[in-house]
Amino acid sequence: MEIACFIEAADRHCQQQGVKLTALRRQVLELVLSYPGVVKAYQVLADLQKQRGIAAPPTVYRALDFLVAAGLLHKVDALNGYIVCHHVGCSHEGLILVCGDCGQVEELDATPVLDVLRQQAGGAGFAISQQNLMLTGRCKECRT
Amino acid sequence: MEIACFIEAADRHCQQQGVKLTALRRQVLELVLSYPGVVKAYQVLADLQKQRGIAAPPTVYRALDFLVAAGLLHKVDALNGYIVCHHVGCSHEGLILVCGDCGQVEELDATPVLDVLRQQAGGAGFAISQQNLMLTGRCKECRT
DNA sequence: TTCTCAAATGTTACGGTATAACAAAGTGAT
DNA sequence: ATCACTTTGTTATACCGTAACATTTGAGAA
Repeated sequence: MEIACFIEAADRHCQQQGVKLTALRRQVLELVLSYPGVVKAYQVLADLQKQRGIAAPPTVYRALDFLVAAGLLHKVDALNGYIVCHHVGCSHEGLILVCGDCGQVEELDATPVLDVLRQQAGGAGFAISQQNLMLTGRCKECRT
Repeated sequence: MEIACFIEAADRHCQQQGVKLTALRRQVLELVLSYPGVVKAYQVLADLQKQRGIAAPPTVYRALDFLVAAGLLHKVDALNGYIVCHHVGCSHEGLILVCGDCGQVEELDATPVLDVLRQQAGGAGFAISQQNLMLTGRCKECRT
């Protein structure tokens, strides 16, 4: 059970940061983890409703926001979705590749390329903040 | 009047591509141009309604989609907004810097960095599609 | 010209995404 | 126990985007 392992790591991660991974937040995290790729807020909401009877949008959005802020999830703006961060505790700027066909996600280290970007942007007087790079394309399987 | 000049260039660009910059599309483009930075679809819709009395969402979304497809606008997913492309006719993958404070946008050439990204992603079997890079940070003025 | 077809636009209605605002319940410190 | 604070519940609503079908427009063929 890989999920349990991730949750444990997430727990430690939150403790280190001095924030609380409450029961609700843990539950939402588990739901996101149960999907192989990108998940939408309202899917999570539906799952949550199955598990606890009722739940409203703010409940799930707040939990998702927390998890993103804690670095446990990433938001995929282009798809209005969320994915699990596979580099919790690591360097922590991700290069996130989303397959437009199957929705699968791959996450690489973005530090080298962000260094280059920071330099290029700096030339224009622009200071890039900490963030992930999100790119779409086609994965190995879908490319065949 | 810089707008007129841009519209002219856009016109030529569309003719070259064999697509039509109709009156409506031109009007929408002008409205987007009238803003300094990111514009939202419903802002454009409101402006359009002021100018021609009535207009419904599909009208403006279709025009915006066309303009994005034609390479005259970029969509800023993170903000649900649109910006003018300042590199019409150029290489044409943009590195778009959005200032989180003032909303101003700067657009650089993304080809060099995307080359690097394509190589890195290729190592993971991932084929990145044509697209823009969108980064947030703080611009020169807001940094002082 | 007139017809025809395809592209563009108009119109209605709806579904998906997200947040404001306030109430209630939990948590921890003194 | 009570106070301050964080988290969660609840209601309502605002914002974003598109499906589906009707109508108009324009370019080319008969």
